Amino acid sequence: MPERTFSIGHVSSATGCKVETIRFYESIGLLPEPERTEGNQRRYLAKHIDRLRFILHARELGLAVEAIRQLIALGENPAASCEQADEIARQQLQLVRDKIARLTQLAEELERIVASCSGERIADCRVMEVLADHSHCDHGDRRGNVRSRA
Amino acid sequence: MPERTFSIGHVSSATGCKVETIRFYESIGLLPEPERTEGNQRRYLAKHIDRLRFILHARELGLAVEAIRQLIALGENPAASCEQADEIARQQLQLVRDKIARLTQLAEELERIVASCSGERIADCRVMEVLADHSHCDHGDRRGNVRSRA
DNA sequence: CTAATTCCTCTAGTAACTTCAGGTTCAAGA
DNA sequence: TCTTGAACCTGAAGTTACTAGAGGAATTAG
Repeated sequence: MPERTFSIGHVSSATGCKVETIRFYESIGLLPEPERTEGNQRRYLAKHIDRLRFILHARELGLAVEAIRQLIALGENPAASCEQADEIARQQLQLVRDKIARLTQLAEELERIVASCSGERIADCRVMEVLADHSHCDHGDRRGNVRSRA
Repeated sequence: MPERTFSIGHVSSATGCKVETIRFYESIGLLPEPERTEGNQRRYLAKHIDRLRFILHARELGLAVEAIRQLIALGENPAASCEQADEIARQQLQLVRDKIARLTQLAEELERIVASCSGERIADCRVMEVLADHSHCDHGDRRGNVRSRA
C-alpha cells in the first residue's frame, strides 16, 4: 500500500513552520524535493516532516544552516563517527556562551547609561554624552568593526 | 583659517570603521555628506569623526540603525527632552536582557546535548537524537517560527 | 459545477553591511 | 614635472535566513 502523503499546508501546520519557509528550505537543499501531484503540488511523506522538525529544532538552538547541513550529511551516514556531530554541538555551545558574555557586558553598560540620566534637556543628558564617547566605558576595547552584534 | 580636513581613509583608521561602512552610513543618512575635493573625493571635518564615533559606539551597544537615527535627531535639538533618549536606552537594555535570557536557555539545552554524547557511531548518537526530537527539551515551547535567534 | 482555499513560481524586500568590477584621483619619489 | 602605486570613486551584487507580494493554476468542499 502506498505511504500516506501530506500537502505543504498540512506539513506547515504540523510543524509550525511557514509554507514559504518550507519551500525555502527545499530551495537551499536542506529538505529533499518531494514528489508532486499531476498538478505540480508537493506531496510530503512522514520522513520529510521528521527532517523538517530536525531542522527547526536545530535552528531554534541557534545552529546556522551550514551547520545543519553538515549534521544532515552525517546523519545520512549511520556509520559515521559520532564525534563530529558532538563537535558541532560543542562549537554552538561555545558560540552561545560567547554571545552571553558579550551581551552581559552590554547590559551593564546600558544600565550605567540609563542610571546616569538626570538632565532635563538633551544638552545635559548623560545618555547622549556617554554614547558619544566610548572612553566612558569600562571595557575600553576599540575593535575594528562593529559586528559585535548579539 | 580653514578647518582641517580628513580623507575617508584617515577617518577609517581614526575610528576603526571600514571605508565602505563609512560610505554606507552616509548612504543611509546617518552621516552627513561631507565636502568633496575637485576630484570628487570626500573630505571630512572633526565633527564627522565625532558623529561616526557616536554611531559606532551605539551600534556596539546593539542599537539598531533606526534607534541611532532617532537619537541623532534628538541630539540635533539641544532643547529636546532627555526622557526620550533615556527611553531608547531603556528599551535597548530590555532587548539585551531578553536576548540573554533566551541564550541562557539555549546554552543549557546544548550542554545537555553535548553531555549526552556517548555512542560511537551516528546511529547511536544522542546529539542527533535529541536534535531530531524537540520533546527531549525541558522547555517544551513549540513556537510558530524559528526567529528566536540570538 | 462552482467558488473558496490552497498551491505554484518568480521577484523583490529585510538588516547591516561586505565584496567586486572597472575606472579616477592623489601624493610622493625620481 | 612626470610617473607610479596607493587610495579613492560609483554602482551593483552578495551575505543570512527568511518574508512578502504578484499573478495565475490546482484542489476541494458544498
